[in-house]
This record gives sequence, structure tokens and C-alpha cells, in this order.
Amino acid sequence: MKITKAQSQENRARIVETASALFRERGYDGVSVADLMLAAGLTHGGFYKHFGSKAELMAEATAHGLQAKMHDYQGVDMQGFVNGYLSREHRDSRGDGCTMAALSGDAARQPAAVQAVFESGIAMMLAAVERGAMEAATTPAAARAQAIGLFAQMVGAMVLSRACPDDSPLSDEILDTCRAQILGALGLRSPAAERTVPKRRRRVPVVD
Amino acid sequence: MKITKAQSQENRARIVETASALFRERGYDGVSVADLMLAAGLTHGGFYKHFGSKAELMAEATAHGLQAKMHDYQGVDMQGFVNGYLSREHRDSRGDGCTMAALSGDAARQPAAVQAVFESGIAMMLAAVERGAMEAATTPAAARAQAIGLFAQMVGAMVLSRACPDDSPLSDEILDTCRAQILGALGLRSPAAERTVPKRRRRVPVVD
DNA sequence: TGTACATCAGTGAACGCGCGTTCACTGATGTAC
DNA sequence: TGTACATCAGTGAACGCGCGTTCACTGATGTAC
Repeated sequence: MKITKAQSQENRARIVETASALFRERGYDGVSVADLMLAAGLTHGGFYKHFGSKAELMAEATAHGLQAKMHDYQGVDMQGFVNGYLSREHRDSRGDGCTMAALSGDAARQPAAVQAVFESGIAMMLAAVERGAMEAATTPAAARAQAIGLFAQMVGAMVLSRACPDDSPLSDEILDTCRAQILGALGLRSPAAERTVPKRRRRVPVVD
Repeated sequence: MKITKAQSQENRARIVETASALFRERGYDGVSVADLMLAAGLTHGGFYKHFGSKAELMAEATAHGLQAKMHDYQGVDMQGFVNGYLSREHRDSRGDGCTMAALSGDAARQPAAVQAVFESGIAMMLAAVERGAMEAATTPAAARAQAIGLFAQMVGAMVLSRACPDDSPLSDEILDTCRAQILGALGLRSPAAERTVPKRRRRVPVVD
């Protein structure tokens, strides 16, 4: 029953990937070690040959999920990023989606190691959004502030829309409104149906 | 060992209030019925004299928490609301804070009854913010869109800042930046220390 | 108003169950010669 | 290149523990007369 070194590393990687998706779907506490190992095609006893504890895997799977998503976003422009992020598809497939939107709420109650992973994940994501916002911004500081504001709004919109029941009109409204608002602020357009999209109107400072 | 009707109702109310705070602090799954009843000063067996199941209490305690916070916000102006919401004190006291920021992430995995409570809570909150945004907005639709965008940003900022470890500079930066940005968008000022607060600069469309 | 008794909120032990983790065992791999 | 054997990833039963929920029991309340 011994296995090739390569096979073992493959198994380990599969456990991490499976855990990353399952944690996003069901939360850290919603996935047992036995559940996870079954989903990875192994028996639960072998888990501790790869990881010291479940908490250790939580940190590693979270880091993996954050980095994998960053990699997916390579080469995607701001318009595609915002449209994809604030889509119904993203809302309805937690296991494939953004780790921050899926697990930030849980992370606040997890060990410091998990929170440290989140912190660096947020920093990475903000740096990337900041780069995307640079063209429209006047200064680096303005680009960073805009990146933080935009990303906070995107995460908040996703979290709130997911807290609503299935087929909630409010859930859709939150996504659609935030998407239009963010694209408007970046000087971009929504490629999808032009809905009731109240753009933030520039207040005229002189007249009125 | 029988108790006055009034005493019993008081006990029930105390269970709901205690649960509301504990759920916000530790998440729905982080509070056991025994924990909760102990915190309410009772023994765990009596729980089922008041509630059919833990899930039933989850819905009721969530509704209570949402309504209690709405009541607290009565008569608070937008500036006070935004400053209080995006404060370190709010970030660091989950049990006393906004139910949406504390439990939206968990709600997505809870029974439909809990999600329905969240939906109406979000609707209530958005209606209130919408009223507060009306003065600065040009149309009702613009006020609603702004309310949704603002609130999503506030919730997202709180959730992300809480996912960071204690004493994280990034956690502070997220709160400070979003607070300044939102107050700026509403034409208000931050009363707290004027930090590295890059206000969103109005892009000049003609020159450059 | 006073007495007799049914009610039922609260108690605390007990239930079955799933959790994270441990452990003795297996047997193909990979190394030493 | 062939043989002998130590290694160790994977197995599956077992551990103690805490969970949500049930239940027989208690005894002051609140009602019926």
C-alpha cells in the first residue's frame, strides 16, 4: 500500500485543492476531515500524513485559493474583472469563486495564521486593482484609495447578495446596481443588458 | 420550580438577546445551545420550552439584532452613521455591532428562513440609507443606487478589515480610506484625525 | 377569601451522532549491498 | 542488474468529546371551586 512519491505529492495537492473549494462552499467548520478526504478520493486516516492539523490545512487551502484566483485574473482587464465578479454566476458558485467573498466572515473567527493569509491575499488583490485603476486616476494615492473603495464595494455586494434567499430580486438589484456604479466610476460600460442603471451623477457645484 | 409568566417571558427575551450577541461574536455554529443558555443564566434543557429548534432561534435572534440596530440608528445623521460604522470600535466589538457585517457570510449557508430575515433586514437598512442620501442626490433612483453602493462598500470594508489579524495596518487603512471616500461622496467631513486620506479627486475632463 | 390541584418553565442526566485526532497494521516503493 | 529489507502513504477501527435534542422529574404558579 505504499505509493510513489509523485503520487503522494499529487494526492496532497488534490487535498488542498478540494479543501479550498469545499471551504468556500460550506465554510471552514462545514467541512469535516472525513468529508474532505472522501471528496479527494482517500480515507480520512491518511490526512495526518500530510498535515499536522485541520487548522494547518485551512491556512494552506486559503492561500492556495487566493493565489489561484489571482492567477485566473492575470490578463483580464478591469471591465471583465468587475463584470465577472459582480455576476449571478459568481454569486451562485461559491466553490469556484473569490475566497474573500466566501470566507472573510469566517476568517475573523479563525486562528491568526489564517488571518495572516487573508491579510496578504487582500494586499495582493488591492495591488492588482490599484494597477487597473491607475489609468483613470490622477495620482498613485488616488488609485490606491479607489482600489480599496471599489474592492470593498464588490466584496460587500457579493456578501449581501449571497445572504438573500434564492431568486431574491434584492439580491439581483444589489449586484446590478454596484456593477453599473463601479463601471461608471471607471468610465467603462456594462456589456450586459442596460438595466435600471442609475449612474452616480456628477453634482454641479456652481449652478442650483 | 414553576416561574411567573412574566418571568418566563423575560427569560425568553434574554435568551434571544444573548443569542443575538453571541451569534454575532462567534457565528451561528460557534454557539452551542448549552453555551447560550449558560450565558443567559439558565440550564440547557429548558431551551426547548421556548424554541422548537436552534434554527428557529437563529432566525428570531437575527431579526432581533437587525431591528435593535435599526432602532439605535434612529435620529443619527449620515455623518455619524458612517463614522460610527467604519470605526475601529465597531470592527473590534462584533457582538455589539452590525448583524449584516458579522453574519452575512454565514447566512449564505443557513436555512431559507434565516436568509429571508436577512433580505428584509437589508431592505430596511437600504431604505434608511436611501432617505439619508436623498438630500445630496438628484433623483430618487440615484439616491437608491447611491445607498446600495455606499452600504455595500461599508459592509465590505468591515468584513475585510475584520478578516485581518489584530493590529494589522491594512485593516486600519481599509476602514480609514472607505470612511473618507464615502464622507467625501456625501459632501461631509471626517471629524476624526485627518489621516492619509486620499479623497477621490474629480478628474478634470478638458485640460491634460 | 381560602383550599385543592393541574399546569408547565426550569432542571440535569441521558440519547445518538459526528467531530478531530490517534494508532496498529499493510504492502509497494525505493534504497543498500 | 538482482536481492533483502527499511520506509512510510494509505487504511479503517477506535479514542474522547461536544453537539442538538429528549425526557422524567420538580415545585411554585395560577386556576377551579
